[in-house]
Amino acid sequence: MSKYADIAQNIRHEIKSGVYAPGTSLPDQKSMAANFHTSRMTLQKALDLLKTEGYLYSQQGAGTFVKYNADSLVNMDIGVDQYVGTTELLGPKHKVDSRIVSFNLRYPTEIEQEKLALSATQVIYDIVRARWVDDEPYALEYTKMPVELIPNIDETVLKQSIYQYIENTLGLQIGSAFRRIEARRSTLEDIKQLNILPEDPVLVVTNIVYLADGRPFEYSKTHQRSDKSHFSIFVSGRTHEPH
Amino acid sequence: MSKYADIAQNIRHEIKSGVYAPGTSLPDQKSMAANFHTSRMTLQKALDLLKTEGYLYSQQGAGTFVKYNADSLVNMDIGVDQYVGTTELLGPKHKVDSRIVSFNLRYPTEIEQEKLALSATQVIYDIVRARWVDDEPYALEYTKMPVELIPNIDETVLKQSIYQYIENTLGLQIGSAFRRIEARRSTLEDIKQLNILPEDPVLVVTNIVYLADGRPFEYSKTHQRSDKSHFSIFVSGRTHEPH
DNA sequence: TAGTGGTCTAGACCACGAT
DNA sequence: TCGTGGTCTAGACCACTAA
Repeated sequence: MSKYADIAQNIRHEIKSGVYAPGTSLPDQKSMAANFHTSRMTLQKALDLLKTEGYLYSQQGAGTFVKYNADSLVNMDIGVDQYVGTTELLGPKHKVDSRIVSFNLRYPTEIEQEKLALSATQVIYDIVRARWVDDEPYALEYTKMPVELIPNIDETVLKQSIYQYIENTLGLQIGSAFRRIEARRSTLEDIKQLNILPEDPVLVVTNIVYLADGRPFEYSKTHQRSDKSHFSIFVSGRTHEPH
Repeated sequence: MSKYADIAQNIRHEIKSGVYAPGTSLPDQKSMAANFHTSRMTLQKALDLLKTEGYLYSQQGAGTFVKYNADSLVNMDIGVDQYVGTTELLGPKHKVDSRIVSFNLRYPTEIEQEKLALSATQVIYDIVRARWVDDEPYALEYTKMPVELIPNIDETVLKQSIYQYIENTLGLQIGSAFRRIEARRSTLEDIKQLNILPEDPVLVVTNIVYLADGRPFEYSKTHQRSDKSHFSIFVSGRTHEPH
């Protein structure tokens, strides 16, 4: 743990435990740095962290303040790690399993070539899985991945988590993700697999997921039951007051 | 413009114009700092910016690399400023107007008290507006705001942008926002106001928007036509390889 | 072992807000 | 004018990767 992360942890704790109440200002950087036995530069890096996390904001010339909604952040289950697969998102409290609807190898369509940065003859997996949570259908996943980048996928892997296979077995690092979320009427396949009524809509999430070095490895569409799923995001604004 | 932002701008341009191709590594920090006539610390701050923006990633001991998807970032219209109101999001190319469906003052319900951090007797605005874009209905907005924080709202303001009124007239700074996105069957009011069919779903977006100091000032639900709207987000992963 | 990025320091100067 | 936070510097040391 680096020193500034340590200091940030400390201040975070002080905010949560009420030492610094929302809306009040922190001591000035110079004396805080002295308290933590560090330079002002290091302290500032710690404060920067807390600003991007949404706990603090500062105003040049006036001071550094605790945001009024700092304590409500504690109750939010959102992080940068939102890209993790369904398995990890739901946690160990629930029983999650995947039923493979179909699993094929084929050449990519033009759209798939574009999204996955492939040529016309680089083979992809075309996977359709129904995700069940606590013995109820939850989502229908249409996943496309390049074979070259993610080799040796078989039914055993599909029944577990593909993400864990990529990180642990292949040793690749998952990076950022691009997502598009929309509401759609359910298709016949949705009605059948998700056990819903024709008038129930689905939440369609289109994902393009990249490795840490930026190579795309997954292009997927997930049809989620609208009564069982939603998306939450926290959009953090500017950390400084604009001048 | 601070020096490190300047340098970042420079590097960003070099990536976009192909000087540094995706997947290749940048020169080492020491020589880059020399090229830009600056210290390594300042250069590092510039690189940090580009990392959080998703252009670069670095690996301790190995180098700093351009992400493979760096160039596709150029085509994405997503920024931190996603919280801005509908008016600003659509830009000046489109004709946007609001039709006031109802406008009342009342005491908040328990949920509204919680979301807006109010007591039971602090009056709120209860505003229902239909948003039209290019003479077609686009969304139905149910907005609640505390009168105390955002005073003097009248029909003139409602016809324009509430956000512009808050930032320009009241001089308050808008900060972060919390959003929940889900798919729902359309209500009778949706069908009437949005001119859709009963089987068309709507995308329901629940917003809690905070000022820069963290005080919540808006709790709203927006019912958007599913054929005209979607949500895009870019989830950036770790900027360093984990050790 | 050489070279890379990550962290930390002590001090300087600037921009801004409050007074 | 004073005190605040923001930026910048030059140099030190550490952690890690690759050879």
